[in-house]
Amino acid sequence: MMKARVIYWFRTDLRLHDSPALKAALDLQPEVLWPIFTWDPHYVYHVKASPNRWQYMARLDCQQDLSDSIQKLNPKSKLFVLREAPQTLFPKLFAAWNVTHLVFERDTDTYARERDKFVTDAAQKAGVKVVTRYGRTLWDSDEVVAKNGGKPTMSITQLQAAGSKVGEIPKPIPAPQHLPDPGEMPIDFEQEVAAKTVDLNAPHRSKADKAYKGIAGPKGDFAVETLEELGFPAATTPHRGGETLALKQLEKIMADEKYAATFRKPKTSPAAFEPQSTTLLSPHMHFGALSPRLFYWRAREVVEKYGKGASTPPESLTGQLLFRDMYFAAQAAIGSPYKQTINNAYVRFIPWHLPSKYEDTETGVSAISGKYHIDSPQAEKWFQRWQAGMTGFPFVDALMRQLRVEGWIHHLGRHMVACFLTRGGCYVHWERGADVFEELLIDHEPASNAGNWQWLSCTAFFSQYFRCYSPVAFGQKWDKNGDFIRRWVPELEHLDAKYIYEPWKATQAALDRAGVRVEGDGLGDNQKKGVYPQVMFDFQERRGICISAMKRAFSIGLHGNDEAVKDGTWKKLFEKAGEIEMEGMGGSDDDGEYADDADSASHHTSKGRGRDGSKHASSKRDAVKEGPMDRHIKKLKA
DNA sequence: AACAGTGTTGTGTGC
DNA sequence: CGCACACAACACTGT
Repeated sequence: MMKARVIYWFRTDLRLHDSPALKAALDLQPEVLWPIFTWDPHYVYHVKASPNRWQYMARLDCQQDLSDSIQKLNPKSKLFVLREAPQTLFPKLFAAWNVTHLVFERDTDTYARERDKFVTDAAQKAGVKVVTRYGRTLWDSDEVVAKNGGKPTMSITQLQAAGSKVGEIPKPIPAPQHLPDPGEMPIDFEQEVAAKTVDLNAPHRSKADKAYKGIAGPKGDFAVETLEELGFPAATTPHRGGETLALKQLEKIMADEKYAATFRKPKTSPAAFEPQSTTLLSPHMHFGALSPRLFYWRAREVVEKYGKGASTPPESLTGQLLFRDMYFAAQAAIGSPYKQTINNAYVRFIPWHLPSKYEDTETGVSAISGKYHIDSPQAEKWFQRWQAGMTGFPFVDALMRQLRVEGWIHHLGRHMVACFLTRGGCYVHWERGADVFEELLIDHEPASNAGNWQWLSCTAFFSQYFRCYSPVAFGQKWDKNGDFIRRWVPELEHLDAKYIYEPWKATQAALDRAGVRVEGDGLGDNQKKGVYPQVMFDFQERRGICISAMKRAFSIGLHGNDEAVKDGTWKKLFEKAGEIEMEGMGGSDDDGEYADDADSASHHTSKGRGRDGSKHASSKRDAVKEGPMDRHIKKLKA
């Protein structure tokens, strides 16, 4: 029998430790093994991501570290980066390299599943055997769903019950000691360059994108690409990636046995910044530099050794991993509607401001990334100020500025700003917030992001909307002196602790002493040195309005898949009930119509950045088909 | 079947 | 400072 000639395809498992798929590849006892990474246009152009996140995926971090680790095991090998979409590349590669097996770790999101099915079909046609394993979550999400009666896991108890039926969480697999040589790598075929008609990342690029310059890269050596090649400026985050760093960080956490064994998430401070109060391991798990199972079993070891007094799920470290599995399994069961309201039976319908635009796709009506209706100029302004960190609420602004610069904020900080944008302040759609987090978070994980936004907005997973975070009191609970605010909102650095969470109450003398003026809205030309924006609304008043609006929406009880939501007749139900705070009710300067806002909406993430994305955005806009929601919007106009 | 208990992570007041 | 409680009151779980 012919010896195995194996491509190992690294994707979101950028590691050597605890990789079930890599073990499966080596179990084939290959004659040659090519460790490769394909540069997928879907992630380069269609998924919006700040340079902070690109840095994690690019040269200096996960891929480069993995490549170095491979080279240590076999100097002839490394991570070979091929610059072409896997769908078009693999059929050519299978023939050119005389491949017998393709091995990879399965991924769960909708795009990845479609892509992998396409590649698997192509492999079968070419007579290449496909071997896959799964190691992205504690348990296989599809098995969890099956044990949960085919339904999404909507609570941590459901996840725990279903998980225990699946069986024991697999123990980590040691990293390989040796890797086979790679085979010859002739590239005697044409490169299919990706169309760049939709480049959601264009606004970030300071130079032309050269990511696709030849399949083997500009030097022809399959080197890991660089931020420069992608045209991105240097990232601003201090957080770095790669398996070596991830394992070091894991061991640092576990070396402090008391911290690891008694960890209680709700007791950790969102205002701690030197050092942060949580583990910072989430980005490593997102890129697969750290296996969640390895993390889980290390945490279990420490807890068992610690004995009495250790914390337990869901508050403990292992509990955090269980929540991650809960969101993954919910996503696995619900499929593509998981990330949106429309067509999602498990998400409550609330008529928030700034609702998404929709398009018809093969899988049904779906939200268009980053596109939304400006039903209320007031809400749009609040949203712009929220994402710019210019709300006039210092704790909210500190968090949003930390998010923009570092790509990471504490979990409870995310709660604060998410509650504030949605049910506890602005009454803006959670999908707007999820879009911003998707772009800015270095640890952005689609399942966790959508799930947590649903949780905080009380549309799924959680429902106690009367528990509302105060932008003043919540921060004070952790940080009386406001050191966190002083770090991220330097305008207020010298303000008395008495006023630091609510500068609108400060006396003129206190403001003068601090050398700060409080005026304007902080947007555009209003950004001035030594000036902090005026507070954008009375929080207590907004809190009351939001809670009563939530109460009404809950009593009406619609969900994303209800006909009244799809055909627009929900509006009558809310009007009949006398609801005022809702989509289409735009405040004082609203003309009662939906603006044609495609251009303004497409720029919603750029604060003081170039506005060069419009030509890309417009082609996307032109491609958008009319969906049911657009029809209902037109009905409203008439 | 009706109901009590619980749910990782709220706030404000009063002792 | 820590704690209990009211606030107003949802969804799921188990009996």
